[in-house]
Amino acid sequence: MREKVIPPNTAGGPALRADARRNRNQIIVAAKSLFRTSGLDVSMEAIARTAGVGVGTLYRRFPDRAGLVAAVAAQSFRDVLADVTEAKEVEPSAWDAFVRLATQSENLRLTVHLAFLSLQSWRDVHAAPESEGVHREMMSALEALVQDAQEEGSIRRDIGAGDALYLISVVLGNRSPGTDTMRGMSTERSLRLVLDGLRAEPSGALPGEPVTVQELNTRMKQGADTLEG
Amino acid sequence: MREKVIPPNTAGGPALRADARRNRNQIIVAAKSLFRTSGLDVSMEAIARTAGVGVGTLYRRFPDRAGLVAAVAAQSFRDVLADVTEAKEVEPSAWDAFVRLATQSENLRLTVHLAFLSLQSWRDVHAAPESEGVHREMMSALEALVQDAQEEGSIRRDIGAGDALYLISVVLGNRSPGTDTMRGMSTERSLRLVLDGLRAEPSGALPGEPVTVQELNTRMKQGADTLEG
Amino acid sequence: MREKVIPPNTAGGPALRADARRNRNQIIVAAKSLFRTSGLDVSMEAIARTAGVGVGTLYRRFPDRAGLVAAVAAQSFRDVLADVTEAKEVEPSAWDAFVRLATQSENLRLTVHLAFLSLQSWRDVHAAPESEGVHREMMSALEALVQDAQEEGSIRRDIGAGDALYLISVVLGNRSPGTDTMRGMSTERSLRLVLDGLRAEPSGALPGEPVTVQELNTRMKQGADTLEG
Amino acid sequence: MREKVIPPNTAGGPALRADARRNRNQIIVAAKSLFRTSGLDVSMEAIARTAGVGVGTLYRRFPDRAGLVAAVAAQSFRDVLADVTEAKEVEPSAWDAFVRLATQSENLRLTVHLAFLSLQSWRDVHAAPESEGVHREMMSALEALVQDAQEEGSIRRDIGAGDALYLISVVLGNRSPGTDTMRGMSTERSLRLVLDGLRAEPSGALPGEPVTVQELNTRMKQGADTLEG
DNA sequence: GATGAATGAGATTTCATTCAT
DNA sequence: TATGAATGAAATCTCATTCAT
Repeated sequence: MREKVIPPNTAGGPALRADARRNRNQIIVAAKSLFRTSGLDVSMEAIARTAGVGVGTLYRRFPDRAGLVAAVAAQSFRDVLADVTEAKEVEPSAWDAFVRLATQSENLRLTVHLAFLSLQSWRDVHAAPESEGVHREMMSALEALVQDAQEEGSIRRDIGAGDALYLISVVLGNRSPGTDTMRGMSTERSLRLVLDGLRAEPSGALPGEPVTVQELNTRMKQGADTLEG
Repeated sequence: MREKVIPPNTAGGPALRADARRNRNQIIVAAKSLFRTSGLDVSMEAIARTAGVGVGTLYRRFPDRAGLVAAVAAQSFRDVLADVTEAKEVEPSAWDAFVRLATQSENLRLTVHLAFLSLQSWRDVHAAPESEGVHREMMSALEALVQDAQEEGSIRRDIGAGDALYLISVVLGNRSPGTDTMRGMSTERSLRLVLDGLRAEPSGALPGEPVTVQELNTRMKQGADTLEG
Repeated sequence: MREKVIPPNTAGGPALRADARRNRNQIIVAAKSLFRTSGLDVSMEAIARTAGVGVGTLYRRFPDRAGLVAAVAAQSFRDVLADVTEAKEVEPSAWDAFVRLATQSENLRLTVHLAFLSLQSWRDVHAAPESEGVHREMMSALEALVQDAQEEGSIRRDIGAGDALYLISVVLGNRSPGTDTMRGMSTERSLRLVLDGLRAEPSGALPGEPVTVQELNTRMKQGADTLEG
Repeated sequence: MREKVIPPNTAGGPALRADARRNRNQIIVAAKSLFRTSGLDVSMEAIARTAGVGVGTLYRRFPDRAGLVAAVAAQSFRDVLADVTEAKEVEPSAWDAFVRLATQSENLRLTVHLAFLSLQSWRDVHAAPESEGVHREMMSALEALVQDAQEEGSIRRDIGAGDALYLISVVLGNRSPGTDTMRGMSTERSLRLVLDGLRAEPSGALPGEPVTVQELNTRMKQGADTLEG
């Protein structure tokens, strides 16, 4: 799915010089990448290093950590918005679009962390007007998508969009030990189970094999072994 | 459900003096409480302060942070085991016992963090023989419960206990902003939806009212406001 | 050589109860042993544990760490005094007695640390009247021994007892990496070389084989490997 | 003798900025100075304070205490190497060069601590490639010097360079109470005695006056008084 | 404007010493 | 009296943020 970084000149400051804009984008890309792979608590140094700039530059572009998080979030929300649009264009039904989004949008995975799963980042997002606005937009789009699916009869009517999004979030957002290993397995299976729970009519077979507790433990161990030695 | 701290004389060291045991318990209780409310990365100072002891005391009782986490986990696992037993005694079917456990065991909420949702704590748990053992016991009991439910025909047969536990875990384990506020609402509704997804036969009505996105936001805000100021 | 712990009732306090005296002695023995094997900075806990008593008991017997060090030193000085007496009785000349003392008195090895090689312990010794006195005694005995050797013509006359003792001390006191391994080798060879330097007439052959730099490094490594891992 | 801090660009990292290099040097100088006066276990805080920087700066320049020790050691070894070279240039014989080194190189005094008299620092030195290399170089140079002296007939042939260096080390390395005060006296006299012991042919008169035990005590007291108050 | 050096508060852990049982 | 539990200051190290080059 798309991963463009759009110049955020909505905020109205003076246009950035070309190199400054390039740096800004590199930082956001680096932060997104690290947030995804290592969680939200990577150090500012690490982000700057990954972006190929100095910390000073990072702080020149973003007032503080909260500001950076907000900017990354705003970007992430925009990406999700684009993914929603794309999904609706590409898929035949609202349900299919919803499923596509839930199962295939990497952007959504990061977004749920930034918007739902961390108190700190939620605060950061809502302290910055820029991310606040696009957050609202994204939520509306998601809500509309759910409601469309309800109207076409594919999502049960006794739930709200909030229920659906919340549920999808916690499943997507989980970064438990072994998540990386499990991605193609447990998370996908879980998602399917959850989507089944959301459906008006139960679906058919699940992907993959049943996961035993033994299996679960093995994956944990693998995850933990990659922690640092 | 039960929340006793049992004198841990299983380990075989000499019996602790009365005051020491009291402190040890206070520390575990404090740690459990802070782990629940603020996550696993509260400072040792904060735990000691909450327990009403000095850091030195904390370190006398537990060799290091890992040791404390392991001890809290062992306790937590024992509590879950007790809850499983109780649920099986009290409820008429394995399914009902499973539901009771998932929806009403506060112990299970903390446990999933310690056993599933943090690489670090998973390591800590498995580095300490005491917690390792009880972890295995607990997992077996949970697996048996799921399998019983499958045999009585209430949980779909195409999933493993690992799938079920994983899914319950991520829903329970979620500590998103406002989780505390939402406890009686979103999490419970989500759990119901998830349980529905696990069922062989879809159940009936959900508890509570549909949750809108608007509602979700409001709750987030409330949650964030309790963060620290 | 002798290693008795004599009841120190010279200080004049009320006689200790039998068990108290036993404890006191055990503590001193334990401290001496640990000081020898692990250096002067072992923890009070470790000393108490080795002595088989609680820290409380240790502090009841000795006002603080300085007090303990002073007591151990006093004991150690007394032991050296006894060794001097014995050496003079047993050996045919003052020189032989001096050599015997330097090469065979374990007590002297510890003593030089307490009396010469640690600022802190020197202070501790001289802050306590008890150890001060016996320190003076010991020094006199050593000085007399050196002077006797000078008078019998075996130690050069252009040095003072201070020179001789100082030199022996630094060689004996050295606890460099690999010292334990080297004890029978380097330290003994060094002592012989030093004794040669002190003699009026050079002596004959050295014990052992010449030590190369390569050899030195190997021993260091062995020493370091026993440090903790 | 020389005491320059050479820009360590041998390691190959990007050249440090002027201020950073200045700070790096100040830190090394401060550490050397404190190591000399207070031993190897001064706190990082104290070193930073003495260098006039914050702890953070110290840790930015050196990964940890071991890294700092290794860097100081490398510097110290280089200084000794320079002193060896200088001594060989200036003095007419290998023996004279050896004596000059032993008696006049302040660098050698610190070096023996770092290379011989502390297990911990020995480890630190050998864990860092930079210090490891120069350590080897220095040892070779010292060994060669001793062997040259043996070949010219001034050092007895029944000892190895290891014996000679070890012996010199313990005498030089001694930081007993009053060492600073005694420098020009006891240590120098001791060194002469030791050097005499190493010689093929005994030398003539010793410098200074014989040191009595009384004198020794006085100096100890002076040393201890400078400990901290 | 970009860089990365410097800062210092805070986290974990140890240990001499005091105090309750 | 003996015990060992409790204390808290100090040491090492990390990281968000500021500032000199």
